[in-house]
Amino acid sequence: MKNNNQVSVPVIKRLPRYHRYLEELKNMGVVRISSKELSQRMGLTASQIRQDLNCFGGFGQQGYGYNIEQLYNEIGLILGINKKSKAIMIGAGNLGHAIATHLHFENRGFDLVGIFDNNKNVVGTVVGGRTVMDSETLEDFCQKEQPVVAILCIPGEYAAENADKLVSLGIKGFWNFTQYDLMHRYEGVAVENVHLGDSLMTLCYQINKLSDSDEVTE
Amino acid sequence: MKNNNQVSVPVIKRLPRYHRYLEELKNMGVVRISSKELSQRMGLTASQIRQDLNCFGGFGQQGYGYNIEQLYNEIGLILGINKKSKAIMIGAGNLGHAIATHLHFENRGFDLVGIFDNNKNVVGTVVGGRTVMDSETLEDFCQKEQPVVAILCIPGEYAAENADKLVSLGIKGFWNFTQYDLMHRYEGVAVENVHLGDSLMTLCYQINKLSDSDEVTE
DNA sequence: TAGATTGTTAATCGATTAACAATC
DNA sequence: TAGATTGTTAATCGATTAACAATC
Repeated sequence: MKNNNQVSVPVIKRLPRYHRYLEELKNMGVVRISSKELSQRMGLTASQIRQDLNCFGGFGQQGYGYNIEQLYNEIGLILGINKKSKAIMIGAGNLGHAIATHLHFENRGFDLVGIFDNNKNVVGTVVGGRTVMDSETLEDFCQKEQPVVAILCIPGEYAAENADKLVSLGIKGFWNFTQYDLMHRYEGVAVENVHLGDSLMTLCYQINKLSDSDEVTE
Repeated sequence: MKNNNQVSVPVIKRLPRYHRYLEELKNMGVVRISSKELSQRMGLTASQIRQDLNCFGGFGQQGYGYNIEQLYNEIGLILGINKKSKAIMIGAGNLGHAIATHLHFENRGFDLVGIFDNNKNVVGTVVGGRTVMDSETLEDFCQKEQPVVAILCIPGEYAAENADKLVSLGIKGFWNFTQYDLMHRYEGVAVENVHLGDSLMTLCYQINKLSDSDEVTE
């Protein structure tokens, strides 16, 4: 790897998508691909793909293109999905339940080692093969297991207090499903927000813009 | 509204966030705010806020700032959340279940009018107050109800065929939770992807970058 | 070797930030 | 009126695209 020092956010956000496309191609048995062909499949420019990849190193070969399996593995290494950081989930409601059962954490660099809830009716139930623990045991658990990431699936109004506590317990990153914004709150703590409500409103805008332009053209 | 003709995507993506912050301020009873103060709360520049808002009109007043309730309502209008487009959900598994019960569609411009699944064990069960219908009845339902948006909560391998069918039934937008990319597939169809796997991998990268830089500084 | 395609530098495009006159 | 803050134009910054020499 050349230099992952200051790679821009747009580049990083495209890496998982490259990874997905390469996995599909790999599974189809395709061995090599040029930046041009990949760009056509993905709806990007070939130039952008080459620029992106060359932030990390020269993985291609002139006249040949890229070896799919090699590039797939390299991007996995760049993302660090082989490391398996320990993650805990806070909140085992509908959303937490879905995420715990639906996502393949182990393919994406994480190991979900604990699920916590403060609702005594939920504590003890099994979610995605893991028994939900009482939030009161969180501190002891963190001291023992040292999880790195917390997945917040709690109502927005409890996000800040929970996050503060988790940072004090050593958490270095949040996958934040609450509508509360956590970024800019801590130094040296990674925050990945999933604001589903924002996403839905963006779709709302797009839909209404579509029907507006219909009216104009009709 | 001045001109929503060609507002850039980054601006649109920030609108729901403005809306959230303004809602919070409104609920706190704050009446007015300057772009400077809002920028500090949100971690943006005042300049950006004024630029963003002036894509749609001059909602502020020199020397005073912005009236919070008015601006909140204006942004709601720009997003079109008062329109209540009909939405259907395809797939009532864990994720669909969580989204149907967890999200306030009615506050975000949508009315979830039907949930469909092809698993006979799920059909007939009640999810978020709505009875899950058999996918076989989807076509009749669409002809009668004319939903505009489909929420895809199905495995990625069925995304393309389902989406094609839904477009033929009049669907004009997708909220796509599958890992399959739907953009660039149709003309005049809005697609909002929620790639949770990509998001998790991005977090993975950030976490590993943090620990890398620890090693360097230590 | 000839053709293909990369890696990389240069040019362009677009988004963000800064500055300031207008004005409440 | 004086102070504050907008709306808007200009300057800067960063990301994307284009071009092409290097080379497999």
